Amino acid sequence: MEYTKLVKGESSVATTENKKQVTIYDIADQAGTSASTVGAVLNGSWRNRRISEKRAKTIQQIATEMGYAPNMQARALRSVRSSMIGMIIPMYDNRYFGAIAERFEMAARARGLLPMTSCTHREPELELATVKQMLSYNVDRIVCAGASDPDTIARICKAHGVPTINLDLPGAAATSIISDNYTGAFKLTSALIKHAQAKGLDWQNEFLFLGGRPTDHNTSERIRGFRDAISNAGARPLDENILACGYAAAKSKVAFAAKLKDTGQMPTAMFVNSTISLEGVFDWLAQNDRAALDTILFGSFDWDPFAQYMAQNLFSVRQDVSAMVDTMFRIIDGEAPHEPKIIQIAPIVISDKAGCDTAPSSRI
Amino acid sequence: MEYTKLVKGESSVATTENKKQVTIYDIADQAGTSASTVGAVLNGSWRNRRISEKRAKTIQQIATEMGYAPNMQARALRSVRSSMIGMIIPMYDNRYFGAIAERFEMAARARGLLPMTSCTHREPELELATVKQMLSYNVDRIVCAGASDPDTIARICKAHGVPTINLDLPGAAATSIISDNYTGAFKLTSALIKHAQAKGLDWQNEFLFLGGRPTDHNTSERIRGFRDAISNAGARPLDENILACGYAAAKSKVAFAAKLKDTGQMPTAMFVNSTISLEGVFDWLAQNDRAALDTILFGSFDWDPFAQYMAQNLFSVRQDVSAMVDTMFRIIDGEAPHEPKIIQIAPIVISDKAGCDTAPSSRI
DNA sequence: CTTTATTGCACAATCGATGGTGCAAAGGCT
DNA sequence: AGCCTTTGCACCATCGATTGTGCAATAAAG
Repeated sequence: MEYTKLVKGESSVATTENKKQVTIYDIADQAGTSASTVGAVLNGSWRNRRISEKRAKTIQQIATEMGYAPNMQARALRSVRSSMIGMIIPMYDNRYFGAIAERFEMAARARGLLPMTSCTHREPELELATVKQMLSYNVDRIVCAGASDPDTIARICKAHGVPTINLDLPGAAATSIISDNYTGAFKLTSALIKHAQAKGLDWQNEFLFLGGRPTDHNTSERIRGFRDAISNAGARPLDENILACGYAAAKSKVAFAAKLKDTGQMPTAMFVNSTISLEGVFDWLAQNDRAALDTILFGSFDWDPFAQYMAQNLFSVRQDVSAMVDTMFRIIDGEAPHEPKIIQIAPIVISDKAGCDTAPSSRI
Repeated sequence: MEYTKLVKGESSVATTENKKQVTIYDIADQAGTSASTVGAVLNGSWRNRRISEKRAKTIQQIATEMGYAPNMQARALRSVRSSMIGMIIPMYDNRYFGAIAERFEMAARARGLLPMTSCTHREPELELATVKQMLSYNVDRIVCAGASDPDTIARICKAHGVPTINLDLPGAAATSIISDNYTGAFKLTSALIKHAQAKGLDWQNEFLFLGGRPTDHNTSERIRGFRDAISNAGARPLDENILACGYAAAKSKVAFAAKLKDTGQMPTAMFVNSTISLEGVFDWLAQNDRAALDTILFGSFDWDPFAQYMAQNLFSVRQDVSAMVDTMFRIIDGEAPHEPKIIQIAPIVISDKAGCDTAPSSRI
């Protein structure tokens, strides 16, 4: 083994462990070549640079022996690409967003990207601050999942030359992959109505819609589907039964309680817009009227295993997270076109217990 | 405005937006000073470097006008510190880990650190690969939450000069912050026994422990607490009733079904080790014996709002995530000593419905 | 056996921020 | 006024990888 040009970091005996970090210069020293050759070999561009196969092999072996790992900071600084992909997401307090985060991370890793997810609590300022922070790390791309103001984010990212893509909630400034909220809501509502009719219940006047933000696209589409399904069943949707009070359990609990106080009777059926809002309803009922837990017909837009198992009178819409994330990455990969701007993925309506079969997580 | 020394990137008119990125050189051009002065001002070290207050003010203002944000890659490359903190965590499919991730991110951001969380599915190889990836980005520290093999990770990180800290599951090679699993399990089991006794049920022979990995510290401690509580109540804990079959819902479902087939009768009470395992049990019961959902006495180590609201016969242990994460960061901040190696945080036992008051998420 | 083309690689600039060092100007002191 | 100290800042090397360029050595062509 030759020891030529020991210019940098004389550490010719890299202990694999404990040395500060093996660099291409260390390897170059060992291999008796230049750092640029080593760099080219180790980042895969060596064929373009006409490095001989033999030398490449040697260098790769030395790199392995020395336990080389590229310094991504240096790479990112020079090449501007960081191999990091960021995602902002509202919360991890429900299965839907949890599944999004998990699948996002897996898909990112499968592509050699370092996923950086961060929950931003549906607060626009926090979303923006987080995005800016990610930008200063030169993330290659940012995914806005359920973002309050995706267009402002898209604009800022574009100014930095960083592409964005929206998930769950759409924006006008970037491609968006969302659920087909209208159809999902329509089907869910129709299933509830059908069930109520089969049971001979009077559903027309006491059918609530609860939860969500009236300003967000998903909620407004779900309300539209809800109303249309009611109309379609020959009834008239009532404005006063639509309570888009925000998502938080505390808020839906208050709104639900107020509505009950107002009307003086339990609803026949309820379309609850998110499992978080459903939490508020169940909380109130568990404390005040447990019997109603078994009599009210629930429809939940979003799925939760416990809610599903426990309530026999609960229908759910389960958004197809796998399809959403896969579709998104196909676009990111460039395999699918960026048009149309909004891609809707059909969610799964679980309106009988057969749906439970798909429920349990299969992880350890 | 003076235009002196327009050496680099002649972009004297930075449009705040759309320019590739404002650097200290751009600001230096505008301010007519050197880049090192700008750098010192903007990273706060300017007093040590004897930059005049007046010049600092000027530079700060120009920086604000130009929308400067430091290139963290460059900073990290030079200073080795990246201001990133990584965390690996098993999954986002339950409230416990979701809460950990969320609070971790908040606490990290509050300290100006960029949180990078990544779920690694309880797979040691994936944990290791993820950690190595984080290391190549020079993260300042790594948190191992619920890691299968925290000691190997700690060793590798130490070799890179990166400190680690364990959360949820302890290791020997780094400080660990975990729940007091033994006491939690003891109390939960005792509460179940007391309840069974009050109801005059025969609990001694048909009291199951289900879920978890027998090899992990938490599970073994919970089993110990479970056994001691039974002994303490004057009975004999039965080995054949302890089914540490893994956490996954699918696994607990199978184990539960097999046990039923074996004994031919429903258990009186069950200690279920994680909400994920509880899912498997509920899944089986929902399909095969709904009535048992209301008769079996459940104890769940970990809390889930829906499980809590729906089952009147469910006691839970809710781990004190806030305290755990806060304690961890106090150690990271250096405010608390790194000793003792294992810090146990008391979890909260919810054995009556009063506990529900704390349940709903208060977010939007 | 030249001449041209190709192969195989080394050199050096560069990305943006940090921090050691040096030096002129201003201020203090006798 | 002359000397010393302090102030205020500029210069430059550096972190590790990427990439344009140049130049020997070898191969191919005539």
